[in-house]
Amino acid sequence: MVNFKEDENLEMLNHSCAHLMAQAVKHLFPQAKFWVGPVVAEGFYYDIDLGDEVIRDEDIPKIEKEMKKLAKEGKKIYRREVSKAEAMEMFANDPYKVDLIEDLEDGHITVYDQGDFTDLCRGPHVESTKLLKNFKLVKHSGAYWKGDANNKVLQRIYGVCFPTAEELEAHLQELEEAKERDHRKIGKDMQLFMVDDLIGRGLPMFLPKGYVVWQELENYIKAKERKLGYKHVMTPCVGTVGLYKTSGHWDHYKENMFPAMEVEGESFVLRPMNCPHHMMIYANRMHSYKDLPLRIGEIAHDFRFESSGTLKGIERGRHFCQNDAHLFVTPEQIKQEVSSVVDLIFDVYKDFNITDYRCVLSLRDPEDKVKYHDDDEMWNTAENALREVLDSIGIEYTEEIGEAAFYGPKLDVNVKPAVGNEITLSTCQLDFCLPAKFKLTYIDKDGEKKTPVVLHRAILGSLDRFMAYILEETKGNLPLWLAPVQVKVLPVKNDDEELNAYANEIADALSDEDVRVEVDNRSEKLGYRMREAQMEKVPYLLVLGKNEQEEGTVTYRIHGQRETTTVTRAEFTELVKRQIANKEFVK
RNA sequence: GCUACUGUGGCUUAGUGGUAAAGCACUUCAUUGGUAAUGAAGAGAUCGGGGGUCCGAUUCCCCUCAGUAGCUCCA
Repeated sequence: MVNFKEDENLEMLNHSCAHLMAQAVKHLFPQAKFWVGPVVAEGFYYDIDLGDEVIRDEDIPKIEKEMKKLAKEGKKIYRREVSKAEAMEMFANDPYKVDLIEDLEDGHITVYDQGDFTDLCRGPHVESTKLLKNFKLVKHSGAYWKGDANNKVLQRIYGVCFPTAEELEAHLQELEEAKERDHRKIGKDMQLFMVDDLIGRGLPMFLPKGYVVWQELENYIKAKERKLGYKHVMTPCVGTVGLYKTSGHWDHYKENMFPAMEVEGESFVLRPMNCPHHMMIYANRMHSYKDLPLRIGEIAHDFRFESSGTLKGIERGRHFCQNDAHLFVTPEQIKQEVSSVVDLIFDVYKDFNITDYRCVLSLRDPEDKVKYHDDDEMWNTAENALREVLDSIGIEYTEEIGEAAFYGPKLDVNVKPAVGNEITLSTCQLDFCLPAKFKLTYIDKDGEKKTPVVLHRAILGSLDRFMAYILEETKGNLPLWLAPVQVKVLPVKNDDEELNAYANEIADALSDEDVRVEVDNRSEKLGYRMREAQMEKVPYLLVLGKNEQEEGTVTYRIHGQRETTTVTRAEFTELVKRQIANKEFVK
């Protein structure tokens, strides 16, 4: 997928196209006032105040038409430098531009003219609107001014622009294909999960085939963790409000929690995170420095009250299962343990062939006293410690302010799903805060009580979200070890008793080796059953007829391929077992 | 939550101011087929829910629920 911000020419073209769109909108809606029109990774947008009017679907073609007309006229685009005072005068009756100009430095202000339209802009732009022919307005929506829900909703229109019609066409094609890769569509088609109004929004349910994938992920990551010395626990997904008051969630995270329930005079909440439970497990007994690091892991059910507008299949639900763990460490062990977590993340990504990700060091916003635990010294210590470790391991990352957890900074590994915004897959958080709140201690070598440091980490993030991502990356063609049905056996004829017996024998033998196998001997033609198996994305299709039965062989066909291969039963079993064990993508 | 759009049998969709159409799936019968759809018959929806306008609404209006896209990548 093209990133419009990574190509200078494309960026200039799209930025210019944003102006062209603004000009067209101004012609059709003379009352329009403009906020900002930047180039973003997916193209460009412009935020516009239309007073009481809103952009409707049917307005989009009209705006496009006006843009086409303007582009055809081919007005030259001129750059002008103006003083701050001049700029203020020019845009005096445009409060949005005034808001922008106020923050600009005198002597560095430029405006661009094209025909009857002038906009405040740093540029650069293409020399003429004539070059802006191959564009498309792709979507529109409301967007709060400055992203604050208390502000007015502006009308945002998104578009893309390319040098040639062919490139535009190819891009639009790609957008269409991305919709086909959407895990919600794949999940429905493959019968992996479902949602139902009566169950509740944001509460997906895994169907038998989807749960197979889910369980494989669970077994996979638990095995990895066991090897690294993690101990797994099981804790309830409800806790008292008092627990969350102690942890600070009640003060800093209440907005994202389901409201409390009163039972016999006590208040309980569905838990949004598992840290408090794991803290209490640590506090269950005295610890020596010799116990550390102590790694407590859990595939834990959590509930978060996500805004209805942000729900998205199994990628973001109100219930999900975190691949969570809390590592209780001494300060000296921080580096070693963070490094080990980072290694695990990339080890796992290698198994799933995940290569397109971005690391972010998420820091607090020191101005935001509501969202974050208020202790400057603690934050400085934690942020510097995490930054130092990341630098010493040598991973590349960008820093983002205001993205930290309320209790500490974190390393997030983000990926881009088929549709929509970047999501966080893995996370490793450094916490000096909660251990103190829970008064956790260990006895150090010198006999003194000390407070451990906690690393919160999730490798697969939530199993649900991870599954969503893998489905989109593979378009539902899961690697053999994850496929809900790994082998489908198709006897050529279904009323031949001997042949059926042979098919069942082979299926049973594979099943004994823990291969997930199904026999399809319905009274349908082979072509029909073959087609269905292909659409189900079953990796191996075994066709058995007289020839195979007499020779004790099987003929297989790999999903999505035409050619067939005949091998002995033993050879096939070995092949499948090897590919499952090695987590191979069948090709 | 906010803005816009959408909501028709299990799924994908057509359609209309006079109570609804098709394909797939499902059931039954026939067909026993060598690698992406065998044929026929049958059953299945009060058109998301509630209210209103109208002689009459799935179709128009209002409310509500749900789904989809987007909601700080500064001129």
